[in-house]
Amino acid sequence: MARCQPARSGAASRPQGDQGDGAPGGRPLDCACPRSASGNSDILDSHGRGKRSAMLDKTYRPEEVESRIYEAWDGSGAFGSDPEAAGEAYCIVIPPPNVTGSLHMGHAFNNTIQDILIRFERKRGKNVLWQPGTDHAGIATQSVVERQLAEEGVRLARGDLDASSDEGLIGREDFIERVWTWREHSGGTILRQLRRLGASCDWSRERFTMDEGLSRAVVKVFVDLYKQGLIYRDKRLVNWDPKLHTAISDLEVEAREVDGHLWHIRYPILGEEGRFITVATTRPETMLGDTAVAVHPDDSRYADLVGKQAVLPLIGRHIPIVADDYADPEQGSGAVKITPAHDFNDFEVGRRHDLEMVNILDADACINNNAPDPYCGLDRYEARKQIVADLESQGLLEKIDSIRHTVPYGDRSGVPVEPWLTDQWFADAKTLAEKPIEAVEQSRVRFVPENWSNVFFEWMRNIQPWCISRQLWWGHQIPAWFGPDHLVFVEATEEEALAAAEAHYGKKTELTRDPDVLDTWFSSALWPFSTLGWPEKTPHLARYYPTSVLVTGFDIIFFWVARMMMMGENFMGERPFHTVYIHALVRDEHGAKMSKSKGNVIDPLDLIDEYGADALRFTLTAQAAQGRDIKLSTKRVEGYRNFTTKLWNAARFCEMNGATHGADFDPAACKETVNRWIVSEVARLEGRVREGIETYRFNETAGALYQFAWHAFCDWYLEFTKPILDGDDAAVTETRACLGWTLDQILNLLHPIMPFVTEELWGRLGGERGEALIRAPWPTYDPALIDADAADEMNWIVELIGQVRAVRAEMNVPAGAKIPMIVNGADGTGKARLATHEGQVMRLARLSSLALDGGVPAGSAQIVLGEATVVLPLGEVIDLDQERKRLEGEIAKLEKEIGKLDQKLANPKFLAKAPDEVVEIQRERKADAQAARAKLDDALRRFAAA
RNA sequence: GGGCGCGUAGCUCAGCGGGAGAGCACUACGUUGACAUCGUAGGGGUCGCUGGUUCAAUCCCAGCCGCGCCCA
Repeated sequence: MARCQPARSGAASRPQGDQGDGAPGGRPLDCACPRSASGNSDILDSHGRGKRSAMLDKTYRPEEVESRIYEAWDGSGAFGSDPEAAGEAYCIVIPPPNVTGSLHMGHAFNNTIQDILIRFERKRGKNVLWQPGTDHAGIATQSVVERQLAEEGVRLARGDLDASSDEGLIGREDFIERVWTWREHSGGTILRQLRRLGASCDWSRERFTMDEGLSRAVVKVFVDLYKQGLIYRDKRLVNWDPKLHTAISDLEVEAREVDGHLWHIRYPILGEEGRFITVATTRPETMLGDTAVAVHPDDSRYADLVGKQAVLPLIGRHIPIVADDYADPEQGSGAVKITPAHDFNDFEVGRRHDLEMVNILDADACINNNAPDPYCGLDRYEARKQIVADLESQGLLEKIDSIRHTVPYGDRSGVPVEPWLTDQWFADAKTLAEKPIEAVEQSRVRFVPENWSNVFFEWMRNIQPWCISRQLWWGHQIPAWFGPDHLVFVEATEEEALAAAEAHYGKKTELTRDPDVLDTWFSSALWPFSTLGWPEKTPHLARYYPTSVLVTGFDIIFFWVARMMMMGENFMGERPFHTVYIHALVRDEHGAKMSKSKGNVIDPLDLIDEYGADALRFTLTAQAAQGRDIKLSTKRVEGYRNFTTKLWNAARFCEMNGATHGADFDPAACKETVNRWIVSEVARLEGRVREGIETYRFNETAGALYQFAWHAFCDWYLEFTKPILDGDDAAVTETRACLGWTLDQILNLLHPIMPFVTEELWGRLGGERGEALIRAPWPTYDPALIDADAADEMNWIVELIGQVRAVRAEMNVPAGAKIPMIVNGADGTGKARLATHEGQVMRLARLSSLALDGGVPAGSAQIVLGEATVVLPLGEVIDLDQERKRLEGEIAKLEKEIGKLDQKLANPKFLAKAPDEVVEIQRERKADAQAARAKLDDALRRFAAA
């Protein structure tokens, strides 16, 4: 007896329920926080500098860090879930990859997004579960193992073959045994590869669709749906894959455009010598199964033929000529041959006219013995040639047109599929779709981006019965048993089926189990609750269902998302998730789909080896804009690798200056403007990062972090701290603490995207803190920390330094040369700012001196900055002509702007209709521009006078 | 045929009713005690085309052209 639930244990199938949980809770992540020998203050000199030149290396080497950190996380239970713990539940079920699969760029992207969400929510204090696992991929897995067996010269004893009679054959039970063995050794590679990416799944809960528990869920759903009348057995045309020898669903059929022919064939009219009706077909071989010719009821050409009979060439069968709307008078001759057993449209015509169905193909798509001898046994394409030749020789072939048309191919086998009449199991998708449609209409399930709901509706509202049986051995065998009269008994177990049979027949009756298995997607459809333990009432199920977000690509909205919604709504009485985030495809740098045949596949593991997992993750995240595919280039990955190095070196600077993790730092108590400014910027950053993740605009999150870490923090703040840290006043202590604090904030905010480098730095610079970054609470900031005055002040300083640098470059002042600077006309605020930040300005603008109100020496370049004029006496160095041109250029630019603003402000309609603040902004701009131009005019005059 | 989306700097892409942005590439300069996987400065765009709405359009609307994907 074949079994439905392989009674496996150990590696092959995990125990169900909650005993598989890791040890959630609070073991500190000791191995990720190696006590840096240099982390203590006793080896810092009086300036707070480390005595050792470098405690961190000059570059970050991911290969030395990633696996160690990952094991530490996993080992400390950081990935574990605990339904008993506090916090709002947040759950993502992984889209289960095929057990045969290996990690490709699409997986890398998909799982990076999920990991970002999970790490973010975990840090935010939610009670998180990321549920991992694989699906058994019926056809793909069976093919893999079949191929292996073929190499050993072993074939499956399917169809008429009997395993007991031939040594080269293997029976069902032995085969399934082989598949499990294969899975234990080679299956699930992809889950191991996900670890390299940093995926923080709760691995203790790994599930497989063929697990005992999940199989129990499958049986229960099948039996229940059968008893509700939502699953039924029917003889219908299905898509038959003649290579794989199984029915497949509509979704597994791929329409390909191919070059073909349209053969015009004359069918003689019975009893009217010399009269013909011409039909056109792309598949002449199917004429062997023709049982009618159809014409349009309004087609006057054929009106008199309706009701008469045609004589089917080569066969001699008399077939009726019927009137049916399906015949399109505009197409070909307007008459079509009808083959109800081999064409979906003809099937419907056949039903309407009660036509005979003649099946002329066997399971291999060879002509069967319903056809006359010369064709019997021929392959469908051989038969086509023969039939065309025979028609030609009989003068019945009118003409052949070359056309391009679509042909259905099996997406797994790559061969054309045949509509074939068989008994199969179907699910009533139309009924099952009702609640999911409603759920999306009422926004109980939300697609992001929203427009995917249209795709969902379109498909769900036009859905066809779902063929769920597959003629395979690997999968969930259908729990249906047949009596001697072919009556079916659908029960959870054989015992129950036998009991039902006994009740029905009035005596013990032998039953035969249906050999077919279920479509893999049938079990995947249960994934959001079967993995949580259903049909058992487990704590995980109670705590984490419905799950939160589903992250997936658009290509499986139909296959999987829609079907999970059907099963979730119908069995749990609730949506399986509230949000479906649909992400784009990862393409090569030219926008082509990655494919083995094109040779443009980029292996994410290669990128991780070369640049580190963080760089890959950041690249994918930075490009994860909604609604646009990712074009991936290694250049881009390299750029973000550089970003990790930059961050690493910033941390190195902090370390060298003793600016690491000060537990008692209060950002609200900062006195120094630079510090208040960076604290403001951190608070602003957190808002942008959080909002980006919350609204699934991951690219914005990545952009905000990149901009802050590299530009605000490294380019400016770090540079600003240098003169302070060189000093020995009270500002040093505050600045050192603030610097360390800011780095900590970056590590926290960046952690979801770049978990490895941030965790490593957190540990290396962490001093006494015992908590791993993965668990450290997401930082929140008092909005009062945002200090607009500090921002104004620092922006002014940045502007001043930038302007001086630009003029230096333009005047070709050697980069190393220090020059004097005089600031004329600064107001009280400006003077105060210059006094406060003198060290910073001197250093970053490379000045030899900074004086106030010192006139304009000959040979000076001049810069207008607000009310002040900055004078750079360059003496001999200056190119007078160039400086004059520069000033004139500046003035011209301002003239143009003033002109534009004048025009706007002179327009009464603008003044009347535009919002006041907009008008005000234009006025201010004009005033600023005019003031600046006046100063530049002065400068130019002085210059001319000099 | 129906639907969805995309045309913005050399490339890859953000932005989206009130002064055109980023990364990479490019040019010039640079041994600045965190970082050359770096720094500083710079060049580069009638925001696909044509109309319309509006005080104001890269952004909204319509049409067109080009490209992609899904469904039939």
